[in-house]
Amino acid sequence: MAKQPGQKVRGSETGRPLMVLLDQLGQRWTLRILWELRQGERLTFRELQSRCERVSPTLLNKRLKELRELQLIDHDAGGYGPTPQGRELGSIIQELDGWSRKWAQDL
Amino acid sequence: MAKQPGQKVRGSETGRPLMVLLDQLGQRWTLRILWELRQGERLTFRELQSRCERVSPTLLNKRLKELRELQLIDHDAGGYGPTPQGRELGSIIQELDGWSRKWAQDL
DNA sequence: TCATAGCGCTACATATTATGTAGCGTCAAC
DNA sequence: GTTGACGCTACATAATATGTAGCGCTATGA
Repeated sequence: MAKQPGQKVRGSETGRPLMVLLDQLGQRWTLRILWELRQGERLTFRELQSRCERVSPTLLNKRLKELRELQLIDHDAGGYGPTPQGRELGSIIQELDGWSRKWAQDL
Repeated sequence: MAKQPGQKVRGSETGRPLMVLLDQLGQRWTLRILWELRQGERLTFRELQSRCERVSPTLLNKRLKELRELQLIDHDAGGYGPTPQGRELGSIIQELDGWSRKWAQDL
């Protein structure tokens, strides 16, 4: 379902990992899901649904499947949580929080 | 046209800057445009079009307008380029490149 | 002067994605 | 054996993105 590094995506024929990543992050809710799971806390499907206001279960499930295929999150009895790689990516996303506060002040 | 910090977006009633940012970055081509402009190089509309394979001019223009409203890019006779804030954001996006290479190796 | 070429962009029909709501099958507790 | 919460699916509708044609402008050059 999800495009893997090496495969063609929107805007790139080469499958360059960055382009595959940007393609995935540019789809609705992907960034938000990674944000909610960034700390390693495990959340159930319904917990994720309520943290992401107005996400439809259809799409949430689609994104969760994609992120699992990309090995950024995993799923067990405790719910969904990040893989080690997902946590690293989460820490980059974390930087956006600090940046966005400064940005909002300057606007 | 673009949602500003303080305004409601998908998934957040509060207007928290991070949520506004994630909403914008989660729309097609936003991340890619910021990536192409990250170094400060100025690109014309048509140069951007050819770097972003298959982006439609309709949507490219929409995104460029939004990014200008958010003061992440600007436009002059030399073309489009990042604002100082846009460059800072670009440097965070830059980190994704290194991360994505490691990720692709491990997959 | 008046074609030619490149520019930023718009129009619009079509295709792809996302939303909202209802509810199914499973399991565990009461 | 009903109740409630779980993970999820179905499906109609709405919002977004794509692809292609081409417009109005400016600069160059014949």
